[in-house]
Amino acid sequence: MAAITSLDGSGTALAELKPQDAGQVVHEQVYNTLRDALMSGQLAPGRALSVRRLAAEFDISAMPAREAIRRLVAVGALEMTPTRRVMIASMTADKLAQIRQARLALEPDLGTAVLAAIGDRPRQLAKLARTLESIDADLDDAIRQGDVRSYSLKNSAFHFALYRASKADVIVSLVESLWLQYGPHMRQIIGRLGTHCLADDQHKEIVASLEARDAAGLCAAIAADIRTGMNTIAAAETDAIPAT
Amino acid sequence: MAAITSLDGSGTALAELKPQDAGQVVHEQVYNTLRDALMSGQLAPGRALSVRRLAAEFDISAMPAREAIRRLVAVGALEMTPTRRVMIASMTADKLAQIRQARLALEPDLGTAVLAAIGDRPRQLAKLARTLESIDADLDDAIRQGDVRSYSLKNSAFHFALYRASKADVIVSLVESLWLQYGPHMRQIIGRLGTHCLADDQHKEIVASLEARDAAGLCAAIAADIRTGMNTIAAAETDAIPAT
DNA sequence: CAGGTTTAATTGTGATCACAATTTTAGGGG
DNA sequence: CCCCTAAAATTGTGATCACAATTAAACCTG
Repeated sequence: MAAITSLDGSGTALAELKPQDAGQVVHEQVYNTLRDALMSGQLAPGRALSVRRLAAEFDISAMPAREAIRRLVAVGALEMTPTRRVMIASMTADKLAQIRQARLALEPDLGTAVLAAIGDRPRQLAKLARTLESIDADLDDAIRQGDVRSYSLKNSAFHFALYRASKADVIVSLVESLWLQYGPHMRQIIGRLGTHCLADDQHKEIVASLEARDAAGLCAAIAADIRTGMNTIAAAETDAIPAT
Repeated sequence: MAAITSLDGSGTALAELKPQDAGQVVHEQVYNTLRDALMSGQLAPGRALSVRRLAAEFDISAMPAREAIRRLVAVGALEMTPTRRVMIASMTADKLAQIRQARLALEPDLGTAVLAAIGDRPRQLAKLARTLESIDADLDDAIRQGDVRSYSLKNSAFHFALYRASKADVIVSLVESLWLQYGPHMRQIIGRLGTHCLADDQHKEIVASLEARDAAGLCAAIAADIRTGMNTIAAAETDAIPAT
């Protein structure tokens, strides 16, 4: 299966997007590829997607493209116009406020769930902490180099590596839906403000609280990370965005 | 389009399920019909769904059935086995705890959002209160008559009439996903315990707090309603359920 | 009558086609 | 140069078919 080449407005890159095809059917590969692209902001808000164009991009038939699009619409990652045209959802201040509220309601508690799921297993906790530190190091590199795409990928990787350790799949799925909804918009904002505006995250505090088994501290650190990040995004005016 | 006739184990009723076909395409009608059936517990956990059987039930081709099923899987209402067979998700204690936690994290705040959305419009508030009272009256009737299906329908109608008044679509969608996930299980529990076990809901307090514009009281009432309802469901042992 | 093996039916997935509707592009008139 | 109309291209939806894999049934053997 090929990859996305010209779905983004700039026509640049994105071709190196390679799905992990292990035992997955075609429509799942398409879904995962698009999900990652949305999560990392590779697709700009307002951009239209069509079944046939997507199928041509991936060099597949229309069926798998249809199923992938349908799934992404169902989780709110893509928007459907009244005339059933599908596009990357554009952001509104109200929607962003809802996403912020829902994230604050769900994600901090996942920290508590992680500590509960790990329980009294120092090895497992240490391994998770090292994984997070490794991702965070890459993330800092991305910030230094101004690599917006790498930043987005590593930031979501950091949070979901933590969240998935909670084994709370139902809640993690809800959170993933939220991230997919604001991913494209976040990318646009960072693209304008630069990655340095997001340099002061709370990831170090998150890892420290995790290692100390400090549930309250972990919740607070996650909440603070959400607040600083979402505030940065919300503060940026939502104007002057070329619709392409 | 026909309706579901034999998807439930008993082979009874369910035929009167009539979708509101206004300007909707076929796969949307199928989706809405299945969604309502799941929300009201017409489909038992563990029951298998197949594209062709569903298509035959509705007297349509496989395509709309596929799309509806795909959508429901995406929102967690249906479960996909490793071999890609689709079935009504069965409940576990852990999943129920997650749903309870997520509901408590999201739904009470919607009460605050409703009051904020209505603002200073007494007419609109009074109209909503009357709508809720009307639904709640039907709900009490259903409880008295032991009509489990009507109870489920009216209970969800009550909550979502309230929630949708908040205009917080993003969050309401998350909540809908949660309800769809425990709907079938709730129905089973009530079917065994009887509707009277759910007679002490907090709906009267919800309406009263709404009319008094008491945001804190509204949040508390919603949270209490969730707690009592979910506790009743969680308290019932999850055993001795005929798989078919 | 029980257990395992083979056969038959069912199923998910992907491909392709037709059709009506929408969108985009041309074209023409002011 | 702009706006409105008409033609062409694109699009979502639904239907149908083929194929491999899984599931259910039948069967036989002991």
